[in-house]
Amino acid sequence: MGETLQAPRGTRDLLPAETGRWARVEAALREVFARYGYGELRTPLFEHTELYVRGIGEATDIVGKEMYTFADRKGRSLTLRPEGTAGVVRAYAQHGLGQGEAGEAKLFYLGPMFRYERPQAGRFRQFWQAGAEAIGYADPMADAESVAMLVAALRAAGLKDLSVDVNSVGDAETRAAFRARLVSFVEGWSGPISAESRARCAVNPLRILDSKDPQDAELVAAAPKVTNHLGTRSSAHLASVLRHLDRLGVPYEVNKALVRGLDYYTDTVFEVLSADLGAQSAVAGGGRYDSLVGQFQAQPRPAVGWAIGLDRLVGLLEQRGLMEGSGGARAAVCCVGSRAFARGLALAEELRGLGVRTWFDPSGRRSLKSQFKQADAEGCLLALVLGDDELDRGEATLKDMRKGGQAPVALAGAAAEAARRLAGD
RNA sequence: GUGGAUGUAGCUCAGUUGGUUAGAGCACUAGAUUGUGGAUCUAGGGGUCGGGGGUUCAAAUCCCCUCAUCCACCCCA
Repeated sequence: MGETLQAPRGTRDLLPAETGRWARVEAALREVFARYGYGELRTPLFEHTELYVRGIGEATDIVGKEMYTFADRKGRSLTLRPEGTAGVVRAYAQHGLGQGEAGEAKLFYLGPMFRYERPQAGRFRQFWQAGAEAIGYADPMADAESVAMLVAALRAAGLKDLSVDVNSVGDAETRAAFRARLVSFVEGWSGPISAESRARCAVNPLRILDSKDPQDAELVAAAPKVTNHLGTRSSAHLASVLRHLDRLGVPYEVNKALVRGLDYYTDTVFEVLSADLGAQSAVAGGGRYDSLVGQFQAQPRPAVGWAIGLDRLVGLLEQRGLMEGSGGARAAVCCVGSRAFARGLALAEELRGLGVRTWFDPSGRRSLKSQFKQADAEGCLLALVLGDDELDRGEATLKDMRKGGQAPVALAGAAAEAARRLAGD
């Protein structure tokens, strides 16, 4: 404490007790991505600032006040990635990843993102996301498949009860028209309105719709909803997505108040929420973004994707007791005396060579009693005991940590015998 | 960026209106059991009381500043 250095604000160390759980969640997600035919893309942790300004939108909070932006030694403006989609789209365009006429590609990523926000429950400055992007797919089936994969991924990770909130924010034209309609409605509004919402009216009016300020409750209730003003194409698209979701048995609810904070979304948007997460209730979110790819290459491509907040997902699983602890060592080598410790080190190594998770105390200082205590805490099923007596007879004592019995075994074959016994269980 | 709460041992926390060597439980080490764990008992190690400044004969305790954590606003995964 005191003078000892701490991790920077909003960052955290994931300790050995938790990393095992994270690894299992990540493995489950990777398995689902593979099942749906998505390939992993690893993009840089930082990109040219311009990528995010153009891609996410200048008016968004992320770009406006949450980015870690810095100049490198040559004065270029770089930014730690605040989200994954923009980088994926950039890499897609740069490497011509699209297949065939439609430029199809299914890509996933998993890694840390960075946003300069005030830390809070479920909110960190460095946080982890796993995301999937299907580029080159315009059909509503792609939206449905993407949502189905999200549900499969969350279930594979261990989340049991979940439902997806779905909505449509319309295509570019509907959005522009609706934006104008909403702005004029708000300008003509004579009831109560929060200062924030008044300010948002000029920069990002859609966000007024999901204001949580009680002052805005009346306004939000009375305001027009995008969903009710969709163009023919957009409403047909939404209806088709919902039909496919019904057929797939994906649990969802239409939420007309759902509006996402990134500018690039068009038509379908969706979120998975959990009341158990406190104020930061979104576990995952995503949607369609048909006009983003065209900003980075001549050929525009439709796309759908989402991202899961891993910190929140893991937190939820831990909270609900849905995660098992990771397995510790299975065998221990316990020694008495310096000669025995030296031989024990080699014996432990031999066991590890046979693939056995082995606990050994290389300090050589602890009492036998303490060594057994540790071995027990590690969950060892058996222990090999070495002392001067055993060494002189060319033996080791093989002890069953569960039943308590023990018997001598030839030192030369002790590791193999222990491995055989463990495999037999 | 705004508001509220909180910082005492590795962890969870006591510490009465300021009073002398700052405590408990868990964990750790050792002993009881001269080489045998998961129970018990005993002993021990471990703290510049987040940091800095101030008030006072005296500060973990009161005041100011600062850093950090938690919660909410905001934002989003």
